[in-house]
Amino acid sequence: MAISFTEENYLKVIHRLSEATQEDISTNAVAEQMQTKAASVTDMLRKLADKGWVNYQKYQGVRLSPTGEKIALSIVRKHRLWELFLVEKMGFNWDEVHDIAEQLEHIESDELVNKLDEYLGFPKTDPHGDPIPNKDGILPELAYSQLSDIKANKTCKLMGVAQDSTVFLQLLTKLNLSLGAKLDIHEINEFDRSIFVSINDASPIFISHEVAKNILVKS
Amino acid sequence: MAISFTEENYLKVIHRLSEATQEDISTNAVAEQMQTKAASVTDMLRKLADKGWVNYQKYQGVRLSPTGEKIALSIVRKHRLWELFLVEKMGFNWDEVHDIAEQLEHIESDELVNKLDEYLGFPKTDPHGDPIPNKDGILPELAYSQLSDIKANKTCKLMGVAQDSTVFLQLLTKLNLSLGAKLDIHEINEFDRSIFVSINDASPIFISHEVAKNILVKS
DNA sequence: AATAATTTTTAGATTAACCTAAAAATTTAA
DNA sequence: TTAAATTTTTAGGTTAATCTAAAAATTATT
Repeated sequence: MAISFTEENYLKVIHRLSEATQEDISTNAVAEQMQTKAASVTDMLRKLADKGWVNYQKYQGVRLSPTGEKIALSIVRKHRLWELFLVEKMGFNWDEVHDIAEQLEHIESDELVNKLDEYLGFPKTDPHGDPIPNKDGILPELAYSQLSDIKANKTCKLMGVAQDSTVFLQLLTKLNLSLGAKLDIHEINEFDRSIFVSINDASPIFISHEVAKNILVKS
Repeated sequence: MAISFTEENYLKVIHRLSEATQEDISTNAVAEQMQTKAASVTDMLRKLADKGWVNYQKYQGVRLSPTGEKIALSIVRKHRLWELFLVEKMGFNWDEVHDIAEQLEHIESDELVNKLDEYLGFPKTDPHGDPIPNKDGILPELAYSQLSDIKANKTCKLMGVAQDSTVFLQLLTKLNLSLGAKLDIHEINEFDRSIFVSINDASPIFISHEVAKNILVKS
């Protein structure tokens, strides 16, 4: 069945929100992510349900159906492969590729996606450390922790980010934080949960809880 | 000013039609290329004229304005660079890339286009021998002839095609005709203007005038 | 448990891109 | 140079995706 860019974006957003919770996703949550109004979301959810891509009962929130999940994963796969292409082959920085990949993820050609995958050497993760679903939509398990969950006096390594917005990535770049960086946690402040941490053995600095939540690390 | 995919496609089609003639382009000609109805074209031409991208007076046909020409050339540039990328880097055949490039040509990022250009080594022509406009929208002059204009007993080399539809390119492939092929013209039949020609010194075969018109050669 | 606050849906419009059918303009031909 | 044929435009509708404002349902609070 034919799918529009807009429908693809809705499925992608519902997928993203579903990763963070087992609960049904609320109309308002989708509206916020889609930067649109709740009324518009209601219309679209009914349409997506008609097409069999989501399970939706009014006032009860929404979940992806198995078909919807498959579509969402194929978009995520394309997004992440293109991001890696842009960084590895085109020479972009990791904080410059999100918007371009948002466009490229809608290009429709299974053959192209698979050739791109091969060209990049069947990578497991994108430039932000996020796992790339394979041809069959299976996500490699990476199982990283959030920096905000690590205890004081531990050492860990930056493996990815939970968010790839330009502002966030540029902040990390300013802090000299990139994939693979070594992090020594000196102290966690009870007051605001900020973390006093040294990056690659430099003199320690403060990182807010907000930022730490979006940094994925391996112990 | 923001531009939609549809508007881009109209400008591209008007550009293509304008290459073949000095005359203004008729509503019907645009409709045929866009696979739509004349009434829809009239609506769109008025809109494009409002935006300053075409010069259009009703019943008088349409021409691109300088701004419209610039936009059209940037789309052509993207289309041809992506086609070359698909063939050179992704391993597609020249008859498989048109539809994917039709999608990729709408990706909006000057930086990406210029990096792609560089990655491909600032190529002058795409996989069909068509010239690629440079960053400033200037088309390298190639000045090839149509095979249908070559006289009998001459030898020439296939430098490009005037059309990149899948059916046409697959026909050429069947005839063992690809970029660089050597063509010896034995005879031109007065009756149907078909050409008796040998390809890369193989035994000569017949090529219709229709096909010969779409083959570009250098003497 | 009743009321208040919030969330979600419905109702009714809007815009872009298209359509069909009919009218108007232009071109061709008698 | 009129009439016929063709092309183009106008008029009025449709669909997808959005909006605002108001109604309905759900959730939270006293």
